[in-house]
This record gives sequence, structure tokens and C-alpha cells, in this order.
Amino acid sequence: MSASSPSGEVPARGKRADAVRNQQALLSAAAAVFVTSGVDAPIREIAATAGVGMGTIYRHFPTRADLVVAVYRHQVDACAEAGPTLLTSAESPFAALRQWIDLFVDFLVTKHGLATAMQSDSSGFDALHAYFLDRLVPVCAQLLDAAVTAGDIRPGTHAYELMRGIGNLCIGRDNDPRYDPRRLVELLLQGLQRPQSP
Amino acid sequence: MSASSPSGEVPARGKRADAVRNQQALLSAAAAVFVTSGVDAPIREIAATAGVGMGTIYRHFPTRADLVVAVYRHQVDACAEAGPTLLTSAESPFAALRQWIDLFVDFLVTKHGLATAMQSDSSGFDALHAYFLDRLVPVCAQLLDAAVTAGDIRPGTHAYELMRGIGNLCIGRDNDPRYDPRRLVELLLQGLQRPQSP
DNA sequence: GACAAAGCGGAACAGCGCTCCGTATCGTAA
DNA sequence: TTACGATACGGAGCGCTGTTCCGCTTTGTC
Repeated sequence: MSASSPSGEVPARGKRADAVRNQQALLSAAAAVFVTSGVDAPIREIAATAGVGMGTIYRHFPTRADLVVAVYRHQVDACAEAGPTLLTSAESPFAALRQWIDLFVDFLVTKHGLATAMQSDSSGFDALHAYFLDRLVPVCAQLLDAAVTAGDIRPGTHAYELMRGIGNLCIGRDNDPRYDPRRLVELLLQGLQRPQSP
Repeated sequence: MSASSPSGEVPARGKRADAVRNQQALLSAAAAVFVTSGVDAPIREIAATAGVGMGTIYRHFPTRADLVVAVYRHQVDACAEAGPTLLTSAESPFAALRQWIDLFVDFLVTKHGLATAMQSDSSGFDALHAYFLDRLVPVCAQLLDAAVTAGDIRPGTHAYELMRGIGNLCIGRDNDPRYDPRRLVELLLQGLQRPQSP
């Protein structure tokens, strides 16, 4: 577990350029497909989305768990890096927070899928979860602080608490049309936005 | 949920005799296959074990959840009826208890499979769980009492507690050779058997 | 430019869930 | 007892899946 490169995946030095390209494409494609079709999405669909053959997937990620874990780390890194970027690009700190949470919700699909994909290896899962907290809680806190400072939201909410709340809202969303976590998350956000005093 | 017939499944009056026969065969076969291959066992395997065609399975149980639920109820009833029977047939109340628990452990595979097979319909699951408790706790208590009265085991153990303990021991036994719940259950039983005083 | 080596794609195979319909069996009324 | 609908049965067949394997392409190097 040598968390070396700050920009996410280790570039696998010595690898050919096309191999590195494909690996990145695969990670992005898999992340997107997981959101729309769940972590059990057909391999073919992921390959097609990435524009590669199936053999390429199996070469890079021999088992489904390998792929899910890789996507997970990739997403954690992407989410962590998106925080500061959004803060400068979005029209307000609150907008940045909302967009970041949107990314975060997408990511939770992978995170929850990870739990089932790794039911045997709980120690490995714990390590990944620690990595998740280490990288994302500070980013969320930064976004929260900025929004508070700008007067967009009320103070007093902790990053860990918010992330955990959102995470819990997103449990059990197996394409049940009666339960849309995003609606509830949006509610949470609006509650954050409006100060309680008249 | 009209729990009418004390002997388990409602005989489905008006149905043809062979249909009733096949339904029973299917329930027994599925229960057996679940134990050896899990609740995700191929439909073909269940059909073959029951000696029927696949069409027959789908006619009786349109979805996998239907089959699992039916097996579940069938098993609860079988387990409940086995208690008194074992008490008269086994060589001692303790032997009866042990044999009954063996049945119970088999049954737990179905019960745990049920949870995943019904992840959407939690209210239906609760009803089934209540049925499970209503029928089996008294039977277990009866076996326990008999063994205590006979001096086979120490007193003071409650049926619900024992059943729940065994249930928990049987969590996560997905063909992992390093974890055999039956060994631990046997240990529990031996602990029950031997009074602590010298 | 030439040439290994590394990597790629997708045809091919095996196994699965599920459907459909010709056939066999059952219950019943004559 | 026989005859005849109604009911239920079986399994071939279809479409989808994971996984492997190998001929072909791309890459980096000299």
C-alpha cells in the first residue's frame, strides 16, 4: 500500500503508452458504467464504453474485484482533486460543494459495490476505507469552510458527519424507482443552505 | 398469510395430483441443493435433483425469490415438526437436540439466502421472520427442556438465545474452507452438555 | 527502416436464466 | 369403461453472460 503519486494511479513505468492509455480509459468507463448499471454490469458493456476489447480488461484486471478496487482508488483520487478545482471554477462555494457532492454520490456506488465484491478480504477493505477517509474528509471540510466563509451555508456541520450521512442515504438504491437518494441528498443540501433564524 | 394447515404447505385443492407431487419434490430438492450449492444454484441443477423439467419449476415458482420463500416456509414447518418426532425416536433427549440442530443449520442457508433474495421487500421478510420465531422457538425450548430434565445438559440456556447464537455462527460461510460453522456449533453443544462444576 | 516484445481485439466456448409449445397425464362425465 | 377436454410436463432453443486464446497490430529501440 505505498500511496506514492499524489495524482492517483501509479503510471506503471516501463509500460507501453497505449497500455497506460487503455488502463485510464477503462477506469473512467467502468466508473461511469457502475453508476448506470451497477458493479455487476457486463464486462462487454464496460469494454465497449472504454472502446477496447474484452481481452484488454482481463489483462489489466484479472478479476472483477481487481477492477472494482482500482476504480475505487481512482475515484477517491479524482474526487479529492476535484474539490480545489471546483472551488475556483464554480460560481460560488456552495455551487462547488453541490457539484462535489454530486461526484461523491456517483462514487458511492462503487464504494458500496466494493463491500460486496470484497466480502472475504475485510482487512483489505478496511485499508481502502481508511484511504477514503484520509483523502476525502479534508477536501469536504475545505469546501464546507469556504461555503461557510462566503455566507452560503450555516456553520457547525462537520465534514465526516455530512459524508457519512450522504453515504447512508445512498444505501440500498438498487434501481428501486421509489427510492432516489439524490432527492434526499439535495434536501440535505438545502437544509444546509438556509439558516434557521428568520 | 393464513397459516392454516399444521402440516405445512397448503395442498392447493383443485390441483392435479402430479402437480402437488412435483411441488413437494421441488421443495425438498431445492432445500437440498441450497445446502450444497447455495441459493444461487443453477435452476437446471434443482430441476434435475427433483427429477422434473425446468418448465415445471417456472410454473410453480415464477421467480427465484418465490422458490426461496416457499422452501423457507417448507423448512420452517419441517423443522418444527421434526422436534417432537426426534424426541421420541432418538436415543436420548440430547441426541434429539443435536439432530434437530443439524437440521436447523441446514435450514439457515436458506434463511440467509432469503435475506439477499428479498432485499427489496423488507416487510415481507419481517413477516417470514416472525413466522420463523413463532414456530421454532417453542420447539427448541421443548427439546432443551427435555434434555435438561433428563440431566443431559445444564439448565439455564434459553431457546431464543441458542438459536440466535447458532444463526450468527452460520453467517458468512460462503464455501470458505477456513470457516466451518458446524464445528463451532458442535463446540457450543459440547459446552452445553458438560456441567461446569467438577 | 527493421525487428522483437508488448499489447490488443474479438471469435469461440461453456454455462446460465427463461420461454414456448408439442406431448403426456389426469380427472370426469357419459 | 371409455373418451375427451383441461391441466401439467419436459426440454430444445434463444439470448446473455464470463472467460480464454491466439493471430494481428502497435510500440519502443537499435
